[in-house]
Amino acid sequence: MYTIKTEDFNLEYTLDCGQVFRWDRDGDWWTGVVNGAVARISQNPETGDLRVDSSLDEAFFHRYFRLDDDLPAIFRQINKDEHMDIAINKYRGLRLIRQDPRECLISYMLATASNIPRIKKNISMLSALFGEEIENGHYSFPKVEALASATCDDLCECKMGFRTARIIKAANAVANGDIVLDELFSLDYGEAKNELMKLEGIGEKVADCILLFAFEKMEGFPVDTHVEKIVKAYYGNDPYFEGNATKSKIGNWGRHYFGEYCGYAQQYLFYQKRLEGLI
DNA sequence: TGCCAGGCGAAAG
DNA sequence: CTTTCGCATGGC
Repeated sequence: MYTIKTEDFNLEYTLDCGQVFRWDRDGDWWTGVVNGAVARISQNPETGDLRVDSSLDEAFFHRYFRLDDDLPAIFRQINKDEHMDIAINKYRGLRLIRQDPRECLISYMLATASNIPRIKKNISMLSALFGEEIENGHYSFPKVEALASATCDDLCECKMGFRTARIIKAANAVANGDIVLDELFSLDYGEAKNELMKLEGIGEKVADCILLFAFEKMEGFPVDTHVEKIVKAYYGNDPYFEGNATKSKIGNWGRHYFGEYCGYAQQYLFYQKRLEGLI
């Protein structure tokens, strides 16, 4: 057990906002499986200090929770209007998380046309069946090799529906080197997005999630059904849309309007919509 | 019960 | 180019 000092970090918002699917809260403590290890974390609401019980060290969580991001500087860039001002003040401390690329890829392919409780259940089942048991009842996220050698029948217990075949194909593409994920880090946003979208089951939205959450592409602006509704409600009259705010236009608008850190803006809007609906 | 879900891709207009 | 549908299943 050890302590991590933090500033401008809110554990609850960061783990609850819907970007990660393997953390659960029990009272003051969050328990999750990350990087093949179990971790338990709580936050002192007065000081912001984290208490951490895990074999993973402080450096790992510093990187995982993006404590290197200068949040006030990011806020100054994305705080373009009263909507964002309200969201970032209310949910201040929500940080993006640096996810494992392979886990993020599979998780967001699985998230298409689903909902967060169901996604969490699917991933939990997938890990129990194809991951490794770390502690009693806690399983690591499956390696792509384990998913690549599975069949649709093997995966039927996970109830992933039409997503099952796509995930097996993508796992094969990663496992046999048809796509080399680590190379995406050195590509720019547009190039990396094109590479991801070559995989069946990855369109603009899923690609943006993966790029934002796992590949350091902060200009990812995922436009799902919630963000589409928010932007139409708050910003639909912006002349940029010429009266027709399609999903693809909304993504480009978000990058243009919020700038370099639009991915942070998207996540604050998304979380606010989930908790409060349209205001 | 029926609608919709952190969508995508093929088909049709 | 834009719009419409089917997909497989469960949460609400």
